[in-house]
Amino acid sequence: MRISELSRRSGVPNATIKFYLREGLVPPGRATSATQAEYDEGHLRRLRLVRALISVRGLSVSAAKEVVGSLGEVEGDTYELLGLVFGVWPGADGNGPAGSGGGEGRGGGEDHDEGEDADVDALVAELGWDVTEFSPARKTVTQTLNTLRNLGLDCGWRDLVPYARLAERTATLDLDQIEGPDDPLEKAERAVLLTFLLEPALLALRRLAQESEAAARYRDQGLP
Amino acid sequence: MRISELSRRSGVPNATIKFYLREGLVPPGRATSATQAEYDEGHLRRLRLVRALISVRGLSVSAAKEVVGSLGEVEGDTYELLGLVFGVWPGADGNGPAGSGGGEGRGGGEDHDEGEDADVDALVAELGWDVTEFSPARKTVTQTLNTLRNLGLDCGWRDLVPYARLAERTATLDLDQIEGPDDPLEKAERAVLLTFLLEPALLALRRLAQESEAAARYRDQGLP
DNA sequence: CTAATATAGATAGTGCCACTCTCCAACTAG
DNA sequence: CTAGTTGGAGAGTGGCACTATCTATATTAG
Repeated sequence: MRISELSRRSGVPNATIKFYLREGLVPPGRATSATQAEYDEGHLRRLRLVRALISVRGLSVSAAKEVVGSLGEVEGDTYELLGLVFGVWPGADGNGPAGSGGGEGRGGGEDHDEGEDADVDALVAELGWDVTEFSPARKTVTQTLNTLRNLGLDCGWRDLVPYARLAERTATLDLDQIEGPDDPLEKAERAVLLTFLLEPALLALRRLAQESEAAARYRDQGLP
Repeated sequence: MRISELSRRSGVPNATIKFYLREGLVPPGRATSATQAEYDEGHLRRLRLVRALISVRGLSVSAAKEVVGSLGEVEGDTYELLGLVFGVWPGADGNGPAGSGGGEGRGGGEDHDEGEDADVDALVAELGWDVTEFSPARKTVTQTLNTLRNLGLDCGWRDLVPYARLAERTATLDLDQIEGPDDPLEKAERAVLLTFLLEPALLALRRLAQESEAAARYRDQGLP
């Protein structure tokens, strides 16, 4: 098919597809001549995935590129492959390096954001998790802990342990979901879908559950 | 204190504080004359919160305004108050209305994004949750489900039930954390902190857990 | 064959957003 | 008195995600 059909079937404007092609989010079509190229179902599929990552999950174009890029380099075994997928870390959003949340306390401490993962190390050790030292998710946890303390809550890594146990079970569900296909490529794509696209839904479920739990605890209870 | 001290102690540039004041993210100081105003610890606290919501959580300025705005209108009982906080829904990111993820299938279905929460209704009923019909989180779940189906996964609301059960327990932890303070205002602020700032960390924990679980299942296993 | 339409690829432009800069008329510290 | 700060307002900046235009072909309807 040509670009217009791709556009019609995906709902993505013609010009935007060209933009994604230029940015490398979608691989180029098979050129049939100087000004003609042929696209297939794979392109359509990729286009839909990119669209979902950007508009549903809210990834930036460059983050989405990294994510789908990891899909293109499937070479090793399943473990390596999933490591590649899970290792990609376009933050909780499109954020780059945001420092450590700014603001030294009244004492005037220094800002150092290198190393300093002592909290996460302890947490990981306590949980018995098997994660590399380079997972980008580490610094997200560190930063959150720092920020919360910065805002006056006295919380440490121990407070995260119960949350981490639940995350563990969530991850088990995730991995169960990708057991299905034998094809490593399909496994990888499914991992991307579940990891990234489920994120907004998981947060939404937490909100609904909070609402429900708050109703159970505090409704018809008057002022505390 | 005056604006420069606010800036020094928060690490937020002078001009940015002025911008936040203009946008209403931080309340105006107590004016002592035509060109002088006085700020207090409350302003500093608010400024740090706003900064965290924007740079750690990745909220847009307008979303952050909504969130902190809800803190200013504490009037009713604890239930109402938490409803106000939890009800604020600046999506999974700074996204506005992103349609239903674009793209009709090959059949050429129509896009309707009104109502259509049948899936979520069933899910909520199954879970026995007590949530209003107007929670913005509802359409996030609906949209995710639609998007996943659109991408070729055959998944329904039933697949979310186990995730929802875990969300339920996460919410229980959350509500436990805000039991502490008796002051409704402090409860509300804590709810904001836990709800929004913990989100990146929860997702990061899930990633780490995925990595660890993948290692346990697939490492040293060769090609599938 | 011609004419109308479509296409790939490149370049430039648009709109939004989160700041950031520049001014100016008051202040205020030394 | 003078130098430096402040609050306030408006304009300017840079990044990002597209979007529009242009050109040299290609295809296709007649």
